[in-house]
Amino acid sequence: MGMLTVENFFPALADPTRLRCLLLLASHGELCVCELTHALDVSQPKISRHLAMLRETGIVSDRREGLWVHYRLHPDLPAWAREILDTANRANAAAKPFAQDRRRLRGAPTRPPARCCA
Amino acid sequence: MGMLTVENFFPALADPTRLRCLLLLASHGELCVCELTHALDVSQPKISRHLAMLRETGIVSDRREGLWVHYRLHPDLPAWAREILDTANRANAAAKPFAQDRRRLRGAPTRPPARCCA
DNA sequence: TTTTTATATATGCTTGAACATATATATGTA
DNA sequence: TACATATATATGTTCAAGCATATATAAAAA
Repeated sequence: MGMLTVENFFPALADPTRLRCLLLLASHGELCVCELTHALDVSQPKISRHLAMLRETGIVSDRREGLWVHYRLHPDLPAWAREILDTANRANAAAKPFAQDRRRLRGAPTRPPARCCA
Repeated sequence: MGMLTVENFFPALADPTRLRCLLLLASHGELCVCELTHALDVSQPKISRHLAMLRETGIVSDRREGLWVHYRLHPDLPAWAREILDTANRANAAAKPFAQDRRRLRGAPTRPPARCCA
């Protein structure tokens, strides 16, 4: 996969499910699929499919830990992409779906044992 | 039209033609349809279509001056949206289609007589 | 003045492709 | 086995492109 450009990046943000995942990942560092599924309250295949797209675009990276797969923003994500996600987070943290997502994430039941390096 | 949210904004940036238009408008202030058509080297209906979408989303506003219609970023565009466009511009100013667009814009033949209040 | 003619932009309409979703199933790990 | 996640297939819907045409303004001709 080549370098990430705005022409690959913005289409990835155009889907509501992907955007909600990314804003959570931008503010929470690392989350597993089950947490995202619970936070967004959507089906597991739906989450998994969108995460696969984000992985193939180079926006997120995954890490397996036993049964769980943890996703985070890709460590090599360009600074401008991170800035855009942070700007979006600041702008819409209180808005309709995103505040709910964070609240549901807080109460996610299936979170694996806390890791030191979140 | 209601308030602009990230869920309306990012889909508007997902199309290459719209993104190229917006990045030019963000850096040049105001441009007419014929200038955008020439700068991007695409058909006039295609440009007009996408500008209409951007207008209906509240991202740009238009101003008629004789035969020409001038577009610019909407004066009430939220600060975060402007930041994102500026970030995208800084990140990709030198990249493939955008640098060409600015170069072609410089040589646009049909620009109406210079206005004082661009 | 009215009547053309040209120019700039917008908009129906149709086609085809891309995309998101749901269901079912597969993979991988314990 | 049971659990977490991934993927295949099918389906429905959105969306962009192209073409033709419509609107709007201006200039030219009568």
